[in-house]
Amino acid sequence: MVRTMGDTMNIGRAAKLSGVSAKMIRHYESIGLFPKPLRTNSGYRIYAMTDVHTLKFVKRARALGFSMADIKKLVGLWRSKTRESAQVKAMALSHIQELEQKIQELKSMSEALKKLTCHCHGDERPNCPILDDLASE
Amino acid sequence: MVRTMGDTMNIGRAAKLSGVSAKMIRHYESIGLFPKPLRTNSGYRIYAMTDVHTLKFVKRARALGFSMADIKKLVGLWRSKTRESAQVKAMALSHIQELEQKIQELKSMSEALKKLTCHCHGDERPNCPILDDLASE
DNA sequence: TTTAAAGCTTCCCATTGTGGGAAGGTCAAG
DNA sequence: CTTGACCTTCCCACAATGGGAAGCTTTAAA
Repeated sequence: MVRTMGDTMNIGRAAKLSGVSAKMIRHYESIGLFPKPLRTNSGYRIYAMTDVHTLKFVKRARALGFSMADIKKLVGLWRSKTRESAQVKAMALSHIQELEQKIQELKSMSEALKKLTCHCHGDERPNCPILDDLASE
Repeated sequence: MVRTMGDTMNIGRAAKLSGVSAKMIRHYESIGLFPKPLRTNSGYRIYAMTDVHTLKFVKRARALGFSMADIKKLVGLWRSKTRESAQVKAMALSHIQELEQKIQELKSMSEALKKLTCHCHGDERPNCPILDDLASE
């Protein structure tokens, strides 16, 4: 292996340090979210700690439910010196909206199901208000 | 076209009556959720009103967030004369659990984001607590 | 009757984000 | 030098839906 300067590492180590699987790191690279890293002579990807930081950033953004497309933009803003925090805030607010909407949808489903289940005896007999409702109208 | 008895229809009409797209009807058939229908001599699928009812059933179950796998079981239970309503109720309760869990996850995301956004000025300056948080640690 | 539009068929591809696995090259330790 | 762990690329899968192409059938109008 080619000796590289400083604290560089291969994909497995970067994965361990960042908490992002090697599979995903390659995927992020393939969709252009992550820059193509240098390679050793034998073709192994080489990463530095800055890459690990970026991967952690991505991971955190994922944990907040941001889409890949949004994360691509966020990484760009993060790196940008001339960014305006208003842009980031706008993305965050818009994402909160999406989350709230999704929550409402799921709540509606849950509420509807709760109503149905409390009317269902849930015994050995075939009669079932849940199925009746699904089949109704 | 072969004259078929009674009120039979082709896939387009079944789609319109059930509210399930023709694309999806074929898909449901391909994954075994829906029985393979009879065909005309020229290969067109033939449906009856009972199929439309089943499709509506599926559509309603989807609207409640049930997975295809669950719906397959629900349709089976619906058709079964010997079903026990307890089985249906158990599926419903389990699904409610999943929904509630998902809701909690989304709520956590939303709450976390709300906290971050209210600390972000959102102006023309680059300083941004949201990005800082994503990059932290 | 002929023709054009609308509808049907199958097959393939894309989405989102993640994982599994195969086939084959590389590196490190015994 | 072998073995095992690691890397590479490439393909497939999930769930549910939609888009579209190529080609055949039915229907409605001219």
